[in-house]
Amino acid sequence: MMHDEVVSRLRHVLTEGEIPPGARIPERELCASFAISRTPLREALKVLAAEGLVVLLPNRGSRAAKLTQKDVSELFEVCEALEATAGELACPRITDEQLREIADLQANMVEHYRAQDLLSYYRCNRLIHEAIVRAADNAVLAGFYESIAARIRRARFITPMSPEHWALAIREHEGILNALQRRDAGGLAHILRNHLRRKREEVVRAGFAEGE
Amino acid sequence: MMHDEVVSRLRHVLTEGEIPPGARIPERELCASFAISRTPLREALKVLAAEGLVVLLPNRGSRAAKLTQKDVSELFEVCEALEATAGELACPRITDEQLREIADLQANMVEHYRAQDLLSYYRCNRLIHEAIVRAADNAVLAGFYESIAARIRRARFITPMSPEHWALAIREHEGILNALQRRDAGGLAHILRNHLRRKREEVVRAGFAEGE
DNA sequence: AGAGCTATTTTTGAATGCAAAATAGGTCCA
DNA sequence: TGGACCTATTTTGCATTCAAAAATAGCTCT
Repeated sequence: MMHDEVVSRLRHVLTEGEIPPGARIPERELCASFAISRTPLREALKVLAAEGLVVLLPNRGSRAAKLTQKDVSELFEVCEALEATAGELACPRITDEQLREIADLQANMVEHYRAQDLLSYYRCNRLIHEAIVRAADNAVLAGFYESIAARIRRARFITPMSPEHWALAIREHEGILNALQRRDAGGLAHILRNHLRRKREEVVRAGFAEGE
Repeated sequence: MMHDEVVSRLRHVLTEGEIPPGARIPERELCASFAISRTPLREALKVLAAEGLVVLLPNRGSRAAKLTQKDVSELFEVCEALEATAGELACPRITDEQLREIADLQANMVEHYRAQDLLSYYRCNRLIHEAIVRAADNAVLAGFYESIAARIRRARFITPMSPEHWALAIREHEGILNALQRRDAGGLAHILRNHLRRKREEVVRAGFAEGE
């Protein structure tokens, strides 16, 4: 198995659930489940520790990182900056193909909203944000975004939304698509910033934090 | 030796010179010079590869990463966003102590400018930018900034400056300090963005790129 | 019975060993 | 002479092993 594959499989295990934040990372079991020895697994652990997904306790193993309130704030602050920048850069660079893709996702997302299907809604939502970042055509930005997104995914996509917030989010997304279509970089950055700021406030207000 | 220490020593070797971009990383020699075995060194290599400082060629070893023109553009684009964000966040958060520190660094920097001592100038310059990021009090932002700064350092602080650019940079830095003192977040973000954009144009124009 | 101490097991971090891949070197033939 | 092919050496990636640290269990003594 390729090194990067171990990293992404481990990242998946940590972000999409099977090991909750704060839990001990069972080196032994993971080695068995990935059918590799401890050496490559430990290499992946160090990489994810550098990313902030794992905390290494010297001589006492590694645990899935927990997000504190401060972590959530910091991650959202940076995420805001990155998404706004992505929007600005995407406006002059986005292709018609990519624009169509986002419009389709948006239509889909509205369908899911009508059906009150939160999970599918979030999936579309996430794909739209990722598509905008991709359209910015900046690999460094995309890498940072991916890293941040992995860490706040839980907080971002698990915090429940009030009906009003949901309706507002939908309107904001219409504004996002509109600004992209008009290639209004400044406007898009502004909307994205507000969109994320609102989400942060919502998450912080919900008191989302995984402990100390 | 601690794991993090190996990573930062290796990062130092890669950024402050002894292994030029594109060069093969001599695993053996580094093991000897750090007095460790290959296992911890390879862990550090993977971490730095994830950061973009090292490229791993499967079955063919690792090399110090080279910056292409595209890399330089991307790094500056993100650096711009991060520094502007740092400035915005720093305005309401910076302490008087930190403000004094930056004012001192600024005075120092102007001295070095007067003496036309480029190296000392760059050192102060770097310390000022780092101090602003620190004042933003956001560890995630600081981590990303450090990672970008490490990759771009050569391009940023080695590209020669024309007398006009240097004079302009000094004026811009006066504006930066002024905006900080007035706690003018929007103004500071604006100045920082322009400051970095100018630097990027300068570096790109100088054709700084380390190859493919 | 329970607190505290020691012995044993388990776990961690790093060195070593090993098989596979890549590289270098040399030989043979056109 | 030049180039294709084959072998020897080095290098790489990973599994294994080993020593030290931590956790656990089993004592002793009050």
